[in-house]
Amino acid sequence: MTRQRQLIYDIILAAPEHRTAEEIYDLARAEMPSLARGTVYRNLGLLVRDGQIRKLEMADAPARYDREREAHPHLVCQRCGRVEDLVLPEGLLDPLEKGLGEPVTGYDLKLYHICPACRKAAN
Amino acid sequence: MTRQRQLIYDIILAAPEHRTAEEIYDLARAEMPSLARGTVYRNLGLLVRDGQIRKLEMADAPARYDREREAHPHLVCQRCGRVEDLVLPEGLLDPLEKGLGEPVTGYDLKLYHICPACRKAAN
DNA sequence: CCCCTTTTAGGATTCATTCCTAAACTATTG
DNA sequence: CAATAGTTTAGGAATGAATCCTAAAAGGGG
Repeated sequence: MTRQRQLIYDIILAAPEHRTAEEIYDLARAEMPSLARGTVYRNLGLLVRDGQIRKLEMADAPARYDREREAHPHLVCQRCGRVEDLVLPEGLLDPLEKGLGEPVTGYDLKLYHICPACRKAAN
Repeated sequence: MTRQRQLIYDIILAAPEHRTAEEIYDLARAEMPSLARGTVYRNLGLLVRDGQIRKLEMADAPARYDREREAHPHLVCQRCGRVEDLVLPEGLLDPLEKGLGEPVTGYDLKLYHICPACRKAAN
């Protein structure tokens, strides 16, 4: 685990925010100005591959990263893009998997809404 | 509705495949060789905006387009990227929305698996 | 320390998608 | 029809997230 990787990982663990690679890059550079953008992307990829963090693909926006290791749904604001974690009621997706008759290796569930802040700003 | 837009729309309606913009572009050009790539993207965007088709954001791959107007889950092969429509058991997501206590404007649910063809090819 | 492997910085490159502009259509109206 | 005003297109340039490349630096095990 290099200093660069540790730094990137620490930034993700430090807060529940679901940050983009660019945001992580900026935060990391405050500590280590020589850090290269490519290093951030590569290490994020490795952390994802090793199951230490999760990558969230966003619609028409850069991917975000989640410190939570377990699969879980997300609530996404359609206006500002903010992402919150949700708790999946136990076994919610079982009926779907059962109906399929074949194993599912993972899932991605996003619910869209307008967050309170944006709803207020729109009025 | 211009000829270009109609052609793009017809291609999407013609088959249940979930095609990428590039695939649609290639198919459309077989009929109208002068068609520009930008025209495909712009019209896909308009069709999505008007609710005639849906856009599926894929992980680490170009977006795909779905002729089905109603929100529904998808089954995605992790290896080859093939996408199938699924039928969502009535009210499956209600508990989640109820738990939230605020309106949800839409959802995106993808289940990942290895499709039979890829599973066979791997052996 | 020394050798070998891995990782990095920095920048070039890729690729999906969007943007730009002049030309080609489409309507509408007189 | 013909003039005019508003859209849409073709074609290519531009953008932006993410990946790739290469020589130099850093690990790390003995």
